[in-house]
Amino acid sequence: MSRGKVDVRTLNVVTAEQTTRQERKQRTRQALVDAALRLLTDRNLASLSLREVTKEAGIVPTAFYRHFASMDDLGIALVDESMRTLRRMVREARKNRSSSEDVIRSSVQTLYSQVRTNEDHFRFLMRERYAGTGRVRAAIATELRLFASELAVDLGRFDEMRAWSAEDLRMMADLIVTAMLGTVMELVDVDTADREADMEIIRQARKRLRLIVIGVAGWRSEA
Amino acid sequence: MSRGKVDVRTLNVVTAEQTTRQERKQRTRQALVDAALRLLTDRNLASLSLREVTKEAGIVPTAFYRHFASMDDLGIALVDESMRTLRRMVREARKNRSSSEDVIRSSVQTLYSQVRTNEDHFRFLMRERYAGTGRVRAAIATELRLFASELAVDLGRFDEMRAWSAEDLRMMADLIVTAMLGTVMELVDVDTADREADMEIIRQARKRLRLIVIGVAGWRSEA
DNA sequence: CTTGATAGTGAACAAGTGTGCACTGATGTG
DNA sequence: CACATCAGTGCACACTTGTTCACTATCAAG
Repeated sequence: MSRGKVDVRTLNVVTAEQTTRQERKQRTRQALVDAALRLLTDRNLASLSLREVTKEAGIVPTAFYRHFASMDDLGIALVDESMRTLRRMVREARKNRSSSEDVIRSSVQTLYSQVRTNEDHFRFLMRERYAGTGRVRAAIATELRLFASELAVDLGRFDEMRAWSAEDLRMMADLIVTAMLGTVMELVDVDTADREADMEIIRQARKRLRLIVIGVAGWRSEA
Repeated sequence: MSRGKVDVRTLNVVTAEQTTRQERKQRTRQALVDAALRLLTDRNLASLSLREVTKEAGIVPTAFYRHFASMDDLGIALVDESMRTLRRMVREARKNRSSSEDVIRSSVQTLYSQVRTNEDHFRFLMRERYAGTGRVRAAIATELRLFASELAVDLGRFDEMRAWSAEDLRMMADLIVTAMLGTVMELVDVDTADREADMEIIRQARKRLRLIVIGVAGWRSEA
């Protein structure tokens, strides 16, 4: 699960054979990202110091600047990486959906397993979405908006919603994203070992989604 | 609007006549709280230093300990104060509701005006709800859970929902709280001067609430 | 009027911070 | 093979941080 601190220096020495310079640079860059993510488990990006990150990654503080201009830049990189796993999750959900007829059930299931295997990424996004400063917060906001747009397009492909207006699709997408992010936060908050609590959260998540579907349908037939 | 830095020392000297010792202690304690809130406009509690707060409040760093044992304690105090204005808002909403028949419209309106007049408190709650560390985060979570319970009781008093189960009421309350907090975050994010954007957010908030009402009603008639 | 309590002061401390600079040694290139 | 590139080093600097301690000046109570 890639937990645990691994010094890049030793790592780069051991696997030194047949690795280009670019590859190794990329590797320690990744080591910085991973180190940060590890330290951010129960802290804030703002309260994370450059020196801590480099120490955890196993390089000297000044070497940080070979990869990022500032901690803010590291933050942006973290947003990128985290959003990538979010997108991977959606692809996964699309795949699983086709093999099941209960879209809600299968989607929540993929959400659950993806969150549990990439807790760091999801936790980071949720935390910094509101707590983040300046560029990081802005980046997350932009990405999530984009993400909701994509979901809206996805929704429009369902037979039941083919005739919906763009605005209605968008509202539904926003509601779903918000609801899902809420679920993510609950999952990330809870102790990983407690399967019982997990199942309750999943149950609630399904309920919320069904409620949104019913609500939007009713809303439209009303108008 | 109580913006702006006011040195407590000068304040206490000027109004020194006829003030008990306790009163003055309370006053500088409040000065610390206010100073923190001011500094937290675009930052994190975790990234806020004791020295900054005392400087902004106009006292010497070590005097901080006469009022709080740690920055964490200050955080708890901030949660208390912020939750108090949240509750004040609900009372206000209850009052306005009785004079209007459109509950949703009047509630959103009170939410809006309360958020705009107490931005600091709401912003703090939203930020630290997820970003907060340890006790502060826990305190907010507890308070919000309690808050949702109260709302559930409130909802049960409506004629249409008198027969609902506690669980259904609770789910609806949770949904409303989540939706409202989302709206709060959007309001706090946006530039205060932009009335146009404000109105759009309010419109969306009403829409979301109506959708929840429709959804829950449909959900229940389905079961 | 005296005296004990205490809110606020100011100097000091060790520890941690971001960043500048000259360096080294392996790597890719002409 | 010689040489330039550059990821990573190590020392240095000036600052900021939380907390200690002995202190002062004022208020409340005897």
